[in-house]
Amino acid sequence: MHDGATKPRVLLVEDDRELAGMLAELLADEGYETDEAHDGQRGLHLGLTGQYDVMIIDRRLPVLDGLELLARLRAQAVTTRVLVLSALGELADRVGGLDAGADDYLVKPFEAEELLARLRALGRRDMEGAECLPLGAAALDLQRHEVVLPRGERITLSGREFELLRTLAQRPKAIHPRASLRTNVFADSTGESIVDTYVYYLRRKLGRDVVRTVHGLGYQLGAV
Amino acid sequence: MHDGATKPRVLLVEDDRELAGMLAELLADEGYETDEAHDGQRGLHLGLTGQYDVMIIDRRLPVLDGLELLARLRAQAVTTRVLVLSALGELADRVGGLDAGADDYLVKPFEAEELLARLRALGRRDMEGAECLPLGAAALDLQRHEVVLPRGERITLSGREFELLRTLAQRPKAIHPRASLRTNVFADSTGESIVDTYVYYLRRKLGRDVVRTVHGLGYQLGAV
DNA sequence: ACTCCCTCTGAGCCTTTTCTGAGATCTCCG
DNA sequence: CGGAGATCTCAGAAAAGGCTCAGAGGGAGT
Repeated sequence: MHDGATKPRVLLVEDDRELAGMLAELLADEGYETDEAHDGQRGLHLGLTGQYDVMIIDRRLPVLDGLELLARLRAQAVTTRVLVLSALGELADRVGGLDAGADDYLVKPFEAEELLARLRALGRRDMEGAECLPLGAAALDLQRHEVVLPRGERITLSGREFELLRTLAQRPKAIHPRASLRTNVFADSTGESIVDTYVYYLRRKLGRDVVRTVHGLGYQLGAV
Repeated sequence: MHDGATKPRVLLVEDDRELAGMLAELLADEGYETDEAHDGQRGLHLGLTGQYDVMIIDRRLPVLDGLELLARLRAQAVTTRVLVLSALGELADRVGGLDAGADDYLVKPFEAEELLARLRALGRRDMEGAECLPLGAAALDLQRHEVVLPRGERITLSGREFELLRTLAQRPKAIHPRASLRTNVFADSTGESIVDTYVYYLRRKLGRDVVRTVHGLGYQLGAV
């Protein structure tokens, strides 16, 4: 499922191809990766075989009705969160949809912004603790103070090491003068070479290339 | 939290006492056990100290606004699902509420049936797998407060030990700061090292690897 | 009342991190 | 090439953070 490194994946099951296309485009713009299905049977197949962070299912579907699709997914122990879209907005319809296993129910016509907000609310649970800064091929896990190498190996950093590396990674192309690093990361500690020392620690843990020295000017983020 | 043997617990934060009373009655009829708060401050206190399966929070509250209350709860790592009630039904209000950390947003006036259906949808998530939480190769039996080792051997935990381990196991990938564990598990007891002590007890019973220390940040679930 | 277990506190010890400074090494430029 | 200044490397002291444990207090069951 969603692990922070890749885009969150959405399964969109909607028979109105025009609407489906618009939604797919909207979702793509928001950074989701979307798989489309235009009937219930296809939706069931993708839902059972693919890995998704959240599903959007239209209630009215050819071949296999939306609620029937939902019921079959749940019967197969698919616990992915599902948002049901429907033109049927009566109370009984909403209650029926939710009790069929939907996590949210949105009535057409709806505003794009609300759909996105509700998707965020559904997806938040899986995303939490997944924020990362890119670090060349690797990544810096901001929650755990760890560097995640391409193969998945993790190297933990101490507090100061992390602060220094994050500062560099926040503006990867900038050259950071010692003086500003000393001020921002080390609260102007009295020693002159505190920055050098921590650059040395980072290089010892992560390889010589994590930090590039720009002679006379300062340091710059390198590649792991 | 909800463990199947007792009623699901709801925190209701609503300043309109008449509405609050009606809702509490409705919830009681549906088999929920309800705590009421009539202002945000009281809601915050109950939300931080009590154990709830779901919270219903009115958006307009005296002393502490509903969204502010929600933000503070989330800041203290309270992940309980929250349904926000509001007379404000504009698109921007709905989006704002959801992005503030609500799991659902219901506009007043609403039908009781829909509120109940949405509560069921939120509550369903905690019930699922309510018998055991995975713990690496082992499992935590929520009914019996026991850890079940791969071979079937069982180790009984005391109340606090169980609460601590369950809190860690509920979000296995997250890092739990001492402060939030102290608040959520030990009701802010005065001693500084209460969390350390119980981590020590767990490690003594279950092996050093049950809980991983992340220096300077907190603890994380390990593997048994 | 007695026992047993659970809960909590706090003190002492151990580990990791942070910081300093001194010598070795490198880079730039005349 | 050679010197000045910049940078690197590293050991060890100080501080912060974490671990272990003994014992006091309290509640439940006998």
